[in-house]
Order: sequence, then C-alpha cells, then structure tokens
Amino acid sequence: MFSFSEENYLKAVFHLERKYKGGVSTNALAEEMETKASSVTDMIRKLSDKQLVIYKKYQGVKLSEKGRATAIEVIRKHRLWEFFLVEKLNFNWDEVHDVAEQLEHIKSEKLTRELDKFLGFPKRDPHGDPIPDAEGNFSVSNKLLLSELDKGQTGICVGVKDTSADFLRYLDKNKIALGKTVEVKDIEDFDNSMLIVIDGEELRISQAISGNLFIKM
Amino acid sequence: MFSFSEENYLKAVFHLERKYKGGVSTNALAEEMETKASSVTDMIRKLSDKQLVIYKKYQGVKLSEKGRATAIEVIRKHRLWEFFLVEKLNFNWDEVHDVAEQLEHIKSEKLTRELDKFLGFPKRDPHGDPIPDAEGNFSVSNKLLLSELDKGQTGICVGVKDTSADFLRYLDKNKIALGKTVEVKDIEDFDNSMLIVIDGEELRISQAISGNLFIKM
DNA sequence: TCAATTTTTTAGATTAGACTAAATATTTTA
DNA sequence: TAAAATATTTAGTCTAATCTAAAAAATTGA
Ligand SMILES: [Mn+2]
Ligand SMILES: [Mn+2]
Ligand SMILES: [Mn+2]
Ligand SMILES: [Mn+2]
Repeated sequence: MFSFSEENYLKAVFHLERKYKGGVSTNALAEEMETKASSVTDMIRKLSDKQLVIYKKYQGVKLSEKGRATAIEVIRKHRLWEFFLVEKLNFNWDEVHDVAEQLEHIKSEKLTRELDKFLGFPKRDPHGDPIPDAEGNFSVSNKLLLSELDKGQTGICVGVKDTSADFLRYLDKNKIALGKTVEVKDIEDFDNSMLIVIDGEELRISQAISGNLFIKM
Repeated sequence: MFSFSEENYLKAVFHLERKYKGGVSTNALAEEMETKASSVTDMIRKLSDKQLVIYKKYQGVKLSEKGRATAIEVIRKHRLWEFFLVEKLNFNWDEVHDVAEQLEHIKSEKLTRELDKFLGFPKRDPHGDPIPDAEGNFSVSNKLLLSELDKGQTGICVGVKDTSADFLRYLDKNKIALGKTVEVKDIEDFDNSMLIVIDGEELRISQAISGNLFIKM
C-alpha cells in the first residue's frame, strides 16, 4: 500500500496539525522528520498526487480524509505494539518507541485486529496516549500539564508530553508513574519549580519536568 | 544493520545451500527470489563486499560464517513470529507466512529474546520447522516424506515441505495435522497414489500430497 | 513600501535495488 | 573438440528517497 516513508510523513502531518491549524509548513515537517525542506517538498508532492494530503504551493499541507485515516491506522498500530511490549514482553516504557516505529509499518489487518483483541482492547498506550479503535475513533481527554496547576491543587498523572527515554527514566527514578496522585505543595516564583507530594514523599521538580507531565483533576 | 533485501537474499542462500552443496548458482537464487539473474549478480557483489557470502565470478555463492549467522537469526524471527500468530492471535497455519515475512525484519534483540521467552521457547513452528535458539542452534530431525513409506508402514506427521496456503488448506480439509498418525494401507503402482488411514478414516492421496508431508517413524 | 530576511521550491546528484538487452563465459552435445 | 545452448556478467536505464546549492516566492520590518 504505502511506503514506510509515506506513512511516517502522514503521521508527522497528523501530529503537527494540532499545532498548525491552517496547514503544516514545509519547514515544520522537515524538522519533525529530521530531513531537509527540499526532501519534504518532494514527498508532499507525492502524497498530494496520491490524494493523501491537500497541498498548494507555498501554503503548507493538510491531511485529506484518506490521509487522516491512514495516519490514525499507523498510530493505532504503534500504540498497540507499545502496549504489547510493556504488558507482555517485559519492556519498560522508555524502551518501546524505536521498536514500535518499526512494527507500526507491518501490513496485516488481521494482525492488528487480533493483537487488539489479544491485548483486551486497551484504551491507552504506556505513555497515556489514546489508542484508536478499529474504526479510528479515540478519546481526547481534557488533561492539562502539571505546570498549569496552582499551589494546593491535586491531580492524577495520566500521560507524558515528552516520551524520550531520558525523561521517562527520570520519572521512574523518582517514582512518578501514570495513575499516581500528585499534590502541588509549593511553587517557586523565580524559576517556577514545584514542590510536589507523591506517594507521601516530597519532591522538588523543575519546570522542564512539570511542563511535560499530563494531569487530570 | 542489513536491509530487508539483503536479509532475504541471505535467507534464500541458506535454504538453497541444502540442495546446492558446491555453491548456489545465480539462476537458482534468481528463481528463489523471483527476480532476474542480473539483479542477483548485483546483490551478490554487495553481500560479498560485506563479507556475508563467499563469491567468485561464475562460481556461485556460499554463506560466510557471518552470513550464516545472520540468515539463521532472520529464520529464527520468522518462525517465532509464525508460532506467535498461531498460538496467540488465532491465525491458521496457512495465514502466517506473509506476515512473518514482514516481522522477520524487525530489529531488536530484546524483542526476539523476550518473544521467545513469552512463547515458552518453542522448538518448532506451525509447519514443523525447527526454531533456532538465541545461539543459532537448532535440531535437524531425520524425518522422511510420506511418499517414501512402504505399504503397511506407519508414522507421525511432523512437518510440511510445501507451505503454500493451498496445500495447508487441503490438509486442514482432510483432517491431516501435525502430530497425527498415518498408516499406509495401499500404494497404487500406476500413479503412486496412496490409500492412507488417519483418525481411523481411509483417504486416497496423490503423490503431490504424499511428497510434501514429512513423517517420523 | 521596498529591501532584507526567511521560507519554499527547483535543479541536479546520489544511492539502493530493480530491470532489459547485450556481451561474455561455461557447459553440453554432436 | 567445436558449435550450440545455457548461465552469468556487464552496461545502461529507471524509480524512490534522499541531499546540496541555487532560484524564487512570501514575509518582515525600517
Ligand atoms: Mn512511541
Ligand atoms: Mn507511546
Ligand atoms: Mn513461513
Ligand atoms: Mn514456517
């Protein structure tokens, strides 16, 4: 059907559309894909010819319905595999991304459907991101960043914005995990660092941390 | 590490070495890979440059130790994934090959190791072929073809030579499965067809069938 | 508003892997 | 043992996906 590269571009456009509502720019896409703008222009043309994106020169791209469905299907597979790796194969949540980047391109409807069933139709991946169902539907919960909480407020960790291994291992090291309750004890005006309580233990975290942890109140 | 194409060629050389002991010819490889001899020559050069095969012009190829280890690793993954699909995801044995052809190229040592463990270190894939262990070791049992049995002899089905969906579905339809006992009731001289007994039922099979079913006595 | 800066596209190359057609080497057979 | 047949390699082309450098369009801001 589509090449790995085409699928990766579609996924990138999908993720960037949240931020760039009026159309995703060539440069934004080049940065996301870690490639050159000229390469992006080439690929955009190709995706446009295949009716996967809507493109007018110098105006950026948007996903077509077909492009969006394809992107969501790839994301569904990525997250299902991440769930599989953590739940069944003893992977830690900081180890799954690169493998899922490969597995998301395996083409087999039956495989995806049966994997989903085998895993019990999970709703969220190990990083708290929603897993689209077979029809491409997924919940967008109204979570907020820990950094947006005020002193005295309490919430539950439900996801991470940054999914880098470094950040995830920091969280592991400090016993911060999805599902746990955090309370904002104090906020330092100077650097916006926070004193939080988690598992009854006090912990001081920088804004680099609180700005990458999703909370539900 | 290596491209999908390189891995597929190595696998093909590995399988063909059984038949062509003195070196696998360009044409044999071209047929196995369903490609042209000229493409094979190109790839052989590349594999030779990478020290994966031993090659002298016009003399065919053999795997180097490094090439053999790589081929075995790919075959290990292929068969582990086939086992996974049948045992955990409700695939039938005639549906697994194409998906395994994709999955065998996923690069992650941890994934292979943990999948193996998760599956309970299986020794054989759904078609009766041995699954190499993490060190690349696997048993080569001395099975023979059903067509080699004489009238009156009995054996257990342990594998299939042809793994095409058509053949496997024929076996399913006729209740022939690995592990079952077959008895050769009669052999027709004219066309070598056999009258066999399986599950207490008589069945007449052509040589196309008996020549593709492995038996252990 | 128009020159400078930034963004995007175009032009031209490169690499992997495949193909066709032609050349050359090897093997078979008369 | 020399044609004939077959197998293999070489030469040249093609496509997908990438790159660099240059050109062109859009945006910014003095
Ligand atoms: Mn991921
Ligand atoms: Mn994830
Ligand atoms: Mn197979
Ligand atoms: Mn198999």
